[in-house]
Amino acid sequence: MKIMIVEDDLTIRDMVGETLEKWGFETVKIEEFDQIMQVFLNHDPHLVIMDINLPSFDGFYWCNKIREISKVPMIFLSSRDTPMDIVMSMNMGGDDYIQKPFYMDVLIAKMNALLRRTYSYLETHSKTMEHDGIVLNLDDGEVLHGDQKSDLTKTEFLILKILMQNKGTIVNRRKMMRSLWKDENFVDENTLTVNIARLRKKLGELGKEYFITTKKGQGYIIQ
Amino acid sequence: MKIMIVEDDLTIRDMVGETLEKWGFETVKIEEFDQIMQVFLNHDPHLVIMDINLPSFDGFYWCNKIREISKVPMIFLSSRDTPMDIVMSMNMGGDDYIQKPFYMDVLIAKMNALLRRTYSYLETHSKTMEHDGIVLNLDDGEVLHGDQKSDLTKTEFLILKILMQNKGTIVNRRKMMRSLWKDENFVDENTLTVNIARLRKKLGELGKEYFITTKKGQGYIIQ
DNA sequence: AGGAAACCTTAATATAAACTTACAGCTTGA
DNA sequence: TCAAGCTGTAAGTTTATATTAAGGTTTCCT
Repeated sequence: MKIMIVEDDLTIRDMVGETLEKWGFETVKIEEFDQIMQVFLNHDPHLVIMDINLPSFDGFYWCNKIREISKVPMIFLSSRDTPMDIVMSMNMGGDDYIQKPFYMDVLIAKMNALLRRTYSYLETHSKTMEHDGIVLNLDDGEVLHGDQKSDLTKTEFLILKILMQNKGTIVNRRKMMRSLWKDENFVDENTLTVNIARLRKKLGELGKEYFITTKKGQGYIIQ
Repeated sequence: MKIMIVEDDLTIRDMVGETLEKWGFETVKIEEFDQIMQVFLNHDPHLVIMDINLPSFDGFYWCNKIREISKVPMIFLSSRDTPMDIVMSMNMGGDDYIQKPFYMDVLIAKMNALLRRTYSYLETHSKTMEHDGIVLNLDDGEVLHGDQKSDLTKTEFLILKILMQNKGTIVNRRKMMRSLWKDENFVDENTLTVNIARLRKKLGELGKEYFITTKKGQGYIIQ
């Protein structure tokens, strides 16, 4: 996700930019405030962080200019603190308003919420677990390895999920069975073995034959 | 626009409700806090205002419950004031956070911004959903594929809409039934199967026989 | 090394989830 | 008021997946 930062205070600009990059965002920082529109058009960012107090024209002005051509999500920053400033920001076409000084955690959280709302399709691609090249998609019950994929059944999926949640520690068979079937008394010991085997076979087809290790007498583990 | 208000403080509830109505919103106020889900399902509001401190379960809990079946815009209210509360609210699936006491102007402005962002399709007149060549018209319940079309019944339409809204993720049968019939206890399990079959038949006639995939034991999915 | 417990493999069988088809009660509108 | 279409129910069938069973390995301990 590409974020455009429009902020004239160098300290804040750098701090915000750095933190966002640490979080995996791509950033575009404005340094020449008369070229905001060019930069916006060239980079086509997914979200804009806009300070209100700027040299020459203010943030509202630029928001207006941008809104003429785009519905990009926009969060205003400002040290002003009257309700009128918030109301203004929203009415000018902004999506949120954060008062300075602010916590970066809050900015990130608000950005994520807004991005989720705007680009909701991205949400579905984010609920996954990963380990050593194997990606387990929690939404559609698929495992991926590189460009290969395989469908898991309900039980296989649960087993893999439990093992990945506990990666690095041994999960013993009894515990596993209790999670899978609640009353372990009524299902055969061997049922788990067979399910593990099926899961291993599918992982093997993805080239990860030894993803799950047996610890004899103790249980299974993903290392 | 219909707004659901979940707030146990009677003074605030009435004040908010009155003001919203003065602004032309339709309001639904929760009075029995164990019936939030029923009310939500029955009214299907466009936005939810959610207090965090509630009797028995808190606002985060109900947010989670609602998020299992809906992406409705949600604004949290709370008198707590640490940055962590804001971050929590966003991470739980909220869109915004307003600290009490607040100005009604601010609430209204934030609501409007969020509604504008969420329902922007209303402005652009593109009341359709599209995926993989299938276009669902939200106005008249028609599906299009290329130059072919087919009329859907109410139930078929809802099923397809729910699946398309959640494309890429498995929607389990129970959740589906809860959305379709509110009180799942009174309709047969098989009714859903039959409706899915009828919908599939129509999609099949448009040449999209395998648009909806069954994940046995898990639910249905559009990939 | 030898034996036993723990685990694996394969294939047959059972089971419950989902599908199909047919039908009857309702609505709706001509 | 009667036909047409929507909707849910029922009964019987299919099918994906879980389970059982039987015989084969591996591992580890004495």
